[in-house]
Amino acid sequence: MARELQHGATIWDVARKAGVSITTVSHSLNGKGNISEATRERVRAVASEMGYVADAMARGLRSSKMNAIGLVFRSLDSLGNYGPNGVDVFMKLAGAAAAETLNRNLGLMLVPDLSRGPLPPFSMSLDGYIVFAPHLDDPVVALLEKRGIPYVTWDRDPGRPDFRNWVAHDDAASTRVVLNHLAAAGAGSIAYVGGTDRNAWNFDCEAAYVAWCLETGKEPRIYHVPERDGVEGGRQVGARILGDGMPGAVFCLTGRHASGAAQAMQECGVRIPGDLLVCTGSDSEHSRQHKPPISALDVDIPAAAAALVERLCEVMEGKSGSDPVLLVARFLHRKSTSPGKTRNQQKRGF
Amino acid sequence: MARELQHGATIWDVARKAGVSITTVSHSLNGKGNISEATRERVRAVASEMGYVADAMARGLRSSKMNAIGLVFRSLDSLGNYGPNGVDVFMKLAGAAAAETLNRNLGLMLVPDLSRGPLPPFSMSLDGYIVFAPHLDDPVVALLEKRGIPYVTWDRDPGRPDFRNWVAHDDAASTRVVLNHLAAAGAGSIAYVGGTDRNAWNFDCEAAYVAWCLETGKEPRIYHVPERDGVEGGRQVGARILGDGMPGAVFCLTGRHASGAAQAMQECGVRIPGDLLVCTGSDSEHSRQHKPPISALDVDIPAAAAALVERLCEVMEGKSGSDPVLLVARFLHRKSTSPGKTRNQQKRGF
DNA sequence: ATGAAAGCGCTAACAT
DNA sequence: ATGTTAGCGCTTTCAT
Repeated sequence: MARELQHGATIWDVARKAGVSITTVSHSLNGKGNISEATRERVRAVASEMGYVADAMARGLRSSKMNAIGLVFRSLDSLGNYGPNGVDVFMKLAGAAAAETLNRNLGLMLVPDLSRGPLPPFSMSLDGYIVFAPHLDDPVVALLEKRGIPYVTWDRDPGRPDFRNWVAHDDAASTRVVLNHLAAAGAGSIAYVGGTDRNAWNFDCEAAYVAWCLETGKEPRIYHVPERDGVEGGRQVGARILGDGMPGAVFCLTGRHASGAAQAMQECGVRIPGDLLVCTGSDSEHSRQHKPPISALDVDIPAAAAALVERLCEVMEGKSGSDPVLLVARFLHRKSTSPGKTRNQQKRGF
Repeated sequence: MARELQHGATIWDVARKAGVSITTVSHSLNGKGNISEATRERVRAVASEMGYVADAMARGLRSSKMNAIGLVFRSLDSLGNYGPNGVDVFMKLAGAAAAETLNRNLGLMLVPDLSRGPLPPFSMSLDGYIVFAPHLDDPVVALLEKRGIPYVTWDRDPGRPDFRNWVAHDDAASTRVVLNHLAAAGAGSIAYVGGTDRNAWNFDCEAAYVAWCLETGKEPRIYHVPERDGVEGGRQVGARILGDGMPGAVFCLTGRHASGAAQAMQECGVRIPGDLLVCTGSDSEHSRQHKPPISALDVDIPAAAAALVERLCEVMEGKSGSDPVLLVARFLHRKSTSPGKTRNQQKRGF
C-alpha cells in the first residue's frame, strides 16, 4: 500500500491543531527554547493524541545524526551453518547490544559485511559502528576509518596497536587462569589448540600460552584448526594429539573444537577427566552439554555489549583517549577438569 | 570527532567535479532521465573516485523510503537468559534475515519490543516489519496496523484469522507427523507438553494433538509449562508425568522442556527409548546434545527468513491477497524415538 | 541532453 | 514567549 496515505502526521499538522508554529512544536517536544509550560504541555498533549512521531529521516537530515548504530556482521559465510559458536556469540551479542542501544534510544542495525558487494543504503549514514572481532588488515575497519565513521571493536585490532577504542577480555590473563588451573589439577603437559582466523583472540591466547610454557619450563604443544571446521575439526585434532602422545590436558580455544576433540579421544577409550583434562576458551552449548561438561571461559555478553555501546557513545560524542576496556572472563569449573569428583557431583552436571 | 569534517562528498561536490548539474548526477547514478552514455559514464567515474554514496536520509526524506526493515524483538525479558531456545531461533532468524535483506540492498534493524517504552527514533520510519510470533492481541501488531506500516509475521496472528501475510510451519501437519511416528514406533499413549505463551504455535499444535487423539480413540494427556521455565520446567513436568503414570511417549513442543523432562525421568530410571519415547517440536542444542539425542521437528531458518523477507517486500510493493506461506518442518528422527536400534547407530548420534 | 527550482519534514538561527 | 526562515542532500517535475 502506498505509504503516502498512511504516513503519519507531520509537525505542521500538530502545529495547526495546537494553534502554534512549527518551531513551538519542535521546541516543546524537544525540551528546547523558551516555551511556557502551558504551551509546552498543550503541544505535547496534541502531539501524543495524534500519535505524532518526528520523522527520523527529516530529523536526521537536519542534524546529520541517524540515532542508530551498526553492528557489523563479518563473514556471513561463517554464519552459514548457524553453529553454536558462530551464531551463538555473535547473535547473543546482537541481542544484548540491541537491548543496550534501546536504553539509549538508539537503533541497532545489522550490517552484513561492508567489505564486499554494494554498500547497503544506510551503512554510511549510521552514527557509529561496533565491529566484531576485526582480523588483521580488516577492510571493514579500513572503510570506516577512511570515511571517518566512529567505531569500536570487540577484541583489539591486531594490526593497529594505537587504536584503543576496543573492548575485550584480558586474553593473556584468562589463558593463565586456565593453564594454572590445569596444572594445579595435575596436568603435567598441556596441549593448546587454537583457531586460524587472524584475530587478536587467537594471537594473544597463543602468545600467553607460549609465555606460560617458557616460565614453567614446559614444552609448548600447539595445534591449529580452522574455526569453520567445527566439531569435526576438533575430532581430527583430537586424533592427532593422541597420535603425538597423550598430554595431561588439552586447552581448546573454540568450544566446538574442544567438544570434538574430547569426543574423538573418548571414543578411543580416553577417560575425561580421569586420563585427560579438557578445557575450552569459549563456553557454548557444546561444552555445556558434553559428557562430562567441559570447563570453559565464559564471555559475559551483556557486560560486553554494555561496554561496547557505552564506549561507542563516548567516541561518537568526541571523547577520546580512554583506555581499552578489559573485561574479566569467568572461569567455569566443570567436571572435565575435576579429577576425583564424586558420582553425585557428576550427576548434577558440575 | 565532529562528523561534519569527515562527512562524505555530497551530490554537489560530484556535480562540480564532473562539471554538470546535480540533476545530471542524480539521473546518471540512478539510471533515470535522458543522459548521454558518455556523461553517465563520466559522472559514475567521478562519483566512485570520490567515494560518493548518496545520503540515505536525504534520499529517504525525498522518497519517503527508508530502505530498511525492522525485525521486532518481542519480549526482551525472555531473552534475558540468552538460552539456546530464545536466542537460537530468534537470533538465527535475525542472522538469516539480515543476509536475505542484504541481497535486496535493504538494512535490517533490530527493534526491541515496540510496545513498551518510548519508540526508538527510527521505528516508525522503517519501510516494513517482520514480527516474530505475535501473541493474542499483540500490541506491537496493533501499533503497526494503526500506523499503516506493512508487516508480515512469523506464525499466524492467533487473534486475526483474516490477516494473511504470514509465514509459518504447517503446525497441524507437523504435529500429526510426530504423533504418527510415535504411534508407529510403538507408543500406546502419548502425553503432550505445550507452552503457555498465547501464540499460534501453542494453539495449533495442541488443537492438532487433540484432534489426532479423537481420531485414534486415545485419551489426551495435556501438560503446560511456561516457556521461560526452560529445562527446569521440563524436569518438573517430567516428574508430574511419571506421577500420573508413564505414557508410551512424550511430545514436548519446546526443546528445553523435552530435555528437562527426559533428564528428570532418566534420573528416575526410565530408559529412553527403551521404556519411553521422547520427541520435541523444536530442535535445539538441548535436543541434539541430549543422551540419547532427541527426535525433533526442525525449522528451516534460512527458508523461513527468505520467505518472510520476500513476502514483506511484496506487501511493501502493494501486492496483496497472497496466501499465507506454509513451510514444511523437517522431522529429525533420532535415537530417542528409535527403539531397537543397534549400538552402532547409537554411537553415531542417530 | 541538460539544468533550474521546488520541496520532503525537520531544526536552529534569527527576528519579533 | 512565539514565529519566520533558511537550509540539510536529495529526487523530480518542468524548462530549456
